[in-house]
Amino acid sequence: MDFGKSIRIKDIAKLAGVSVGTVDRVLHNRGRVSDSALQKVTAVMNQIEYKPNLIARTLGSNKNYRIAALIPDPTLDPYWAQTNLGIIQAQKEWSQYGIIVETIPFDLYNKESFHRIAREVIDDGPDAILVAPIFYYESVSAFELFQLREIPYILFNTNILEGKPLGFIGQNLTQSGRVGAQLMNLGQHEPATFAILHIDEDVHDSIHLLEKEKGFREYFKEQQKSKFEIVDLSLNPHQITFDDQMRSLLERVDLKGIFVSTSKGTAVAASFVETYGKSDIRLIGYDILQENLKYLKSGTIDFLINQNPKRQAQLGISHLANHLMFKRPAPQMDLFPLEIITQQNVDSYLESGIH
Amino acid sequence: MDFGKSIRIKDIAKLAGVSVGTVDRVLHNRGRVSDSALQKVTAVMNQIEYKPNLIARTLGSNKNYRIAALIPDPTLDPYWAQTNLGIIQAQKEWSQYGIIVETIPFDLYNKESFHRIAREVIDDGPDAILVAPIFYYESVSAFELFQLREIPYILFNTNILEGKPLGFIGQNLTQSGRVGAQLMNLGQHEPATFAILHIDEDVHDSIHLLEKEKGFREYFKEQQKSKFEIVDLSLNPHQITFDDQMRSLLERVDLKGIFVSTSKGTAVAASFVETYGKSDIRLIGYDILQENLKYLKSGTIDFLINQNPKRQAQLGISHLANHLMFKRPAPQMDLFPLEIITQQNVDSYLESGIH
DNA sequence: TTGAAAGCGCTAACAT
DNA sequence: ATGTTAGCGCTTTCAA
Repeated sequence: MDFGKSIRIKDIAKLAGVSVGTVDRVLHNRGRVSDSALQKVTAVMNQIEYKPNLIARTLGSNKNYRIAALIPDPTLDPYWAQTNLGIIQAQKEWSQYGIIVETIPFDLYNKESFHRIAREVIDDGPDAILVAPIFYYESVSAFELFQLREIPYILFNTNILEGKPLGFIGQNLTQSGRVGAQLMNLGQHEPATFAILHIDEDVHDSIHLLEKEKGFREYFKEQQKSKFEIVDLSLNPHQITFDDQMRSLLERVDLKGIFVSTSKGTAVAASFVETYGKSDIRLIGYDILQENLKYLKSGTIDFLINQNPKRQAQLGISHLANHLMFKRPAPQMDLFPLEIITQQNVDSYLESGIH
Repeated sequence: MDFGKSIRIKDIAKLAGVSVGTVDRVLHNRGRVSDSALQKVTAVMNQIEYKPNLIARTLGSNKNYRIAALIPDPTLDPYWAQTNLGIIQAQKEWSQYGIIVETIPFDLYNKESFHRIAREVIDDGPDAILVAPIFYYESVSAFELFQLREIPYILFNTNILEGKPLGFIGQNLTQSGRVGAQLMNLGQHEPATFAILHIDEDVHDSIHLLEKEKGFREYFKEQQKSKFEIVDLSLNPHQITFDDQMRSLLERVDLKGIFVSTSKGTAVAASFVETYGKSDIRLIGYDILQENLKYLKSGTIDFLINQNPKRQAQLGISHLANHLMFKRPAPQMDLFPLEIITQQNVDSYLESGIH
């Protein structure tokens, strides 16, 4: 490649016949530059390939940025606890660059709480916001405020098309459902019934769940195996009838598999499958939570699709930090791989440090 | 956390009643410090928690490091081509920090070439080395030279316990075989025969292959399903009999699955399976190579286990760069997750930018 | 053995 | 509108 020392602002200044101050001004278009000066500098810039020394930039502009992370209370939910781990990790990673990350928890089951907390965050005036927009309407109205205050923000976990975030981090949920379906279908040669279970303690997630279901159905439709039947049970574990429904479902002799669309629901379903001793039923669910891990290791859960909440959060902070410090554009859409977790590869994930 | 500006060398100097130069000398024990000065500084150091500003350190010392990457010629093999992509990416990533990365290719099929190239690298005197130690004895002797010259090095892809590298990056191969076995076993209820295929055009890889095989066998042994039989065929595609052997293998009616231990072999096996129209045989292999991708999408290949050569290399450079610039210790063992790739999730991997 | 001071490349305040 | 200059925190050279 190109050896020889890399180009500095000073070099550009010399080549363009102006001062470093001027070059700096055009580089960051801070205005106050004459047309002629601008011409000269841009001319040089087009000739050469200038890559700013980010180390020097960081040191020189001795700034401190604050990033707020708006997420459901991590102490009340294992999924969001993982998310928070990612934020803490990012916090450590970026602290040496003078970036302070603060988690602002809201109540997962309470829209009002989100509304209130969002306003508090804005009043606190962070330099950027990472937000899990669980509640649709409340989120949209929060976005408006962010934009009014010109606070850049990134969405993760749930995508909402309203508003102008820097980007979104998450997964393709329809495709996620298709992955579930493929894993379900594998090696199933006899006529069979599969159940889709939305055990949505997390009411808010309904859009999520439906997209996964859509992908799941799509896949089977494409397979054109008419002998397959899908049973769709939307269950709420708080209903009195929940146990009965599960029992009658599990008693069906043709039931060959269950696809659960939520991470917490996965463990719930697994406990029923174990209780009724139907360990030959293929069970597919979401995420490497402590509870699920147990059933995965015992063989009750066959596959988990990993949504990687920890890294989603970590990357969200990372994108914002890069945006603030280095003016690097965040990717508009950062879709995570749909990781397939099994009894045999789960440890390799847990140990790999990516988690 | 701790707000309030962090402590600088200047602060320590003031507290200890010495100059920054002296503090710097004790910090890096460069000698030339009187006992009394040393006492004073260490006293202060024990009181406070000093965390050096790495950004400033990097800028101040203004060093340029060179890292050499010793890998098989990427133009001759798609797997190593991926590796090289990772090196190129790392190269870009770190060039702005004054780190120069250079790929030094050797001949994958020629031990002498490795021996020769390794010596050339040493004479060139890089500041650190990333090496894929394909050939056992040649590697061990190269390690000795690295250590003699005190050049830090990191191993990847293949682990060799001799020598004192900063660390190793790769996968748990036995476990990898177990993952293959589990995927093979899934939903196989009837008596069945599975074949393990070592299509080892890459002769050197034999230890690799055997470890994978070991894991694969282990898993089935644990399942205690006596009705399963494993056929182990070590095939060499250059033998005249290769076609015949494949044909007779594929003609077995009880053959339900093939596990291929190499990435290139995977595509070879897939082409045979397609040719003989045995698409109901479960085929499991390695890596998202262009060739394999085709068969994965068409459904001939059911699963790929991803060794992630690109990221292995990228991370290797990254660890070395961190070691050189920031004195950050590289992890002694960085085992990658055993990623399971299917027709339905492969795009999510390809698009995710991790690749 | 020490301290002072000149960088590293960039930013930003301050004169012109 | 432009150039000059003083930092940012640390390293490293050079006198003393």
